[in-house]
Amino acid sequence: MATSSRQSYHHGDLRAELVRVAGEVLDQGGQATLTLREAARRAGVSHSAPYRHFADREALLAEVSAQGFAQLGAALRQAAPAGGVEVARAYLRFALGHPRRYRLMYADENSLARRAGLVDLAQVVLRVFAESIPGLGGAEQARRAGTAAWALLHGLAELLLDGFLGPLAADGADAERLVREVVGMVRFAARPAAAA
Amino acid sequence: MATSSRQSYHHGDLRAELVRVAGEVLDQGGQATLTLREAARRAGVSHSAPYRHFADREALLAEVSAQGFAQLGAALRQAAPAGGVEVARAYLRFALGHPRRYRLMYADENSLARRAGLVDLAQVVLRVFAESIPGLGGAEQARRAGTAAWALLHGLAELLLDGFLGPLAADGADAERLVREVVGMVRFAARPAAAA
DNA sequence: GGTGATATGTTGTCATCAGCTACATATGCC
DNA sequence: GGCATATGTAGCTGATGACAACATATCACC
Repeated sequence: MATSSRQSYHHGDLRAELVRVAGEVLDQGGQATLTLREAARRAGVSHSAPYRHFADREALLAEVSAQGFAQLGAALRQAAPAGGVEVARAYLRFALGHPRRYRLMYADENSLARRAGLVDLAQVVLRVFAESIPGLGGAEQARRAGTAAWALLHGLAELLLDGFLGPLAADGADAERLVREVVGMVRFAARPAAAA
Repeated sequence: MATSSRQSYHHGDLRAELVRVAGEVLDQGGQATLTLREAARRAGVSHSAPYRHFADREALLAEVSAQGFAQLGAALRQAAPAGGVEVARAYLRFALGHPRRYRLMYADENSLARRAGLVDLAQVVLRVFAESIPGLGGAEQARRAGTAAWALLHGLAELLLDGFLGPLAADGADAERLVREVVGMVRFAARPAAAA
């Protein structure tokens, strides 16, 4: 909030401030409302100042995405010691708790340059999942099962956020129950077979 | 192609033509490039003509989404007699074959009005999945397992399209193999338990 | 303490877009 | 033939992304 009471010509740390307010705008209005000019307004600087720190709008979105993946990864790692079920709950808690940020992270508007960093960050997610599924053979099996778990939870999160699983399920206890039921139907088996 | 050689003042079926060219634009350049003006240009009419048929840009996107779900539903129903594995393959073939359209269908920019119709159309997908998983108890179990299958495939499709599962996997035989391996690790069991 | 290079922020500008309003033209019904 | 309605057109407004020229602060160096 030092934004409007800024005394000096220079902001101090405009880059960080832009990322911060970008997160605010995103959470409030969605990706479409996150414009560089709006971020500049909220930061209390001119409409063109953000270009000193971000090449274009995509670059700012990329930074917000990256921070999102970092937060998600941290949340999962924190939940990991408590077991796979807790990791799954932490994943969905993040997705349902920060819906717009979560959508942005997986949005395909990702330019190639933007993706490079994101893919690396996302590997943390995969690794935590792979390590959370016990009783599998080798590392390759674990990686496959981790991928399946990641896909299942990501798909569930998106379907919930889209309202495809019922209007009430997008937030709250309904979602919690639904997720428990659905995830409870799934097993991971090392021996490949013709399941669907 | 009757667009430029149009003789009469009135277009004839501008609405259908707009939806058609919108699909073209979408497949070529992604959702961001799909503007009403661009659709109008391609249809050979003035930039404001589309407003006679669509309230705004969202309405056009909604129509394209709806057609996408209809196509997907039809593809799944066609594959259903061949069993669950074929349904899964058909699902992923659609997603990887029409990536931008697929992303649009699940994009959360969906306004509430837009969603209503989409949710109904998407129920077809869920139903086909639920019916494709044999050996489960009641209808409720089937619905849960169908939801899990839908989420798994949707998540896989998105992760593939995003390039999170490897740069080569987004299209072609690599994806096919990866999907077979990952899906092969998953079982559906009627008795709920602590899986993750 | 002075001086200049560099980073950072500002003002001004342009092209493009969504959406709106007033107007023109075609079509069908009487 | 004449009129009501559906449909297409031209022009406008406000907002945005992106860029260029300019202004100011900060810091290194002497």
